[in-house]
Amino acid sequence: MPELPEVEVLARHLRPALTGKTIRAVVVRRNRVLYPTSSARFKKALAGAKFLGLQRRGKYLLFELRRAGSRENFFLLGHLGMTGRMFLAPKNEPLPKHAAVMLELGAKNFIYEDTRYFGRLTLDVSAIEKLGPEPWDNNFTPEMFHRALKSSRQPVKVKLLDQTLVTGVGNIYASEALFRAGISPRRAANRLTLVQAENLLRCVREVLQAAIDCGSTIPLNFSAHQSDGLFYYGRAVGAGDFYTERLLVYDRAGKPCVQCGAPIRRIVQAARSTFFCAYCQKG
DNA sequence: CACCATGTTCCTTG
DNA sequence: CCAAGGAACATGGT
Repeated sequence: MPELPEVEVLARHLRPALTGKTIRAVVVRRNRVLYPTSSARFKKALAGAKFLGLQRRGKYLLFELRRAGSRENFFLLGHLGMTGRMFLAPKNEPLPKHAAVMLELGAKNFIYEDTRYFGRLTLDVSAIEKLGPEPWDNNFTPEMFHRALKSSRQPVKVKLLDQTLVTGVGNIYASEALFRAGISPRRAANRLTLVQAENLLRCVREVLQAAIDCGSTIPLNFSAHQSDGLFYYGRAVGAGDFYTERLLVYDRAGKPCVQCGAPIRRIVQAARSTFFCAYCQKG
């Protein structure tokens, strides 16, 4: 479920549920998600540790913990990859098929499950250092954004997926932000004017914020056993998407543009789908 | 069987 | 050293 808004909503969900809880036992079903931490080191660090807090950085989760008797906190880094989920389940509930890690917390278990195992739950937090600014970072100005775009000849859609430019935008919201900004996804990043860069950054912020607001207000099922823990499509669990549709271009190839009625087009850039309206998105 | 899928990293190539 | 392109990772859905 992973772009910045999904991770932010998950963090808000997990934070109060985890804070203060102590890990009684650790079960690792897939070593690969711990990489580069070994299973032995992971278990040794986590068993007996208490959750103190949870922060989001880009699409990553940073769990802060402390071991009993220690005065030094340490961090656990989580990433959902393409198909990861994290949630609490009653202690007697059977583990889902693709459970990668389970932490016993008493009445409930914390479960990280991931069908494709592209995600991470690890003691190695170094990935954070490579990230660019948060979209709403006060020190991140449109001028900085414009300057960073200037250094690349890649299509702007592809550049938006670069987590060192601005962190948190993924394949879905990149298409959505460009549609709202009226900018073609094929435009070279270094050809955007300052005004266009300002506009695009504003649209990135708006699209992400709207998704966070949506995920914060509709009921969500985070559990792997439930039908839907996602909210890309802005629908409450079990409800249709008829009037709650929020994505204006993503996965809408051939359907009419909400602004001009022309069919939405799908193209492939850097081996990923891009959706856009060729009439509304030019400069 | 074919192709598609919310992400990141590693390996080439220029 | 850097930018850019593509494969790899692994599983499931249509």
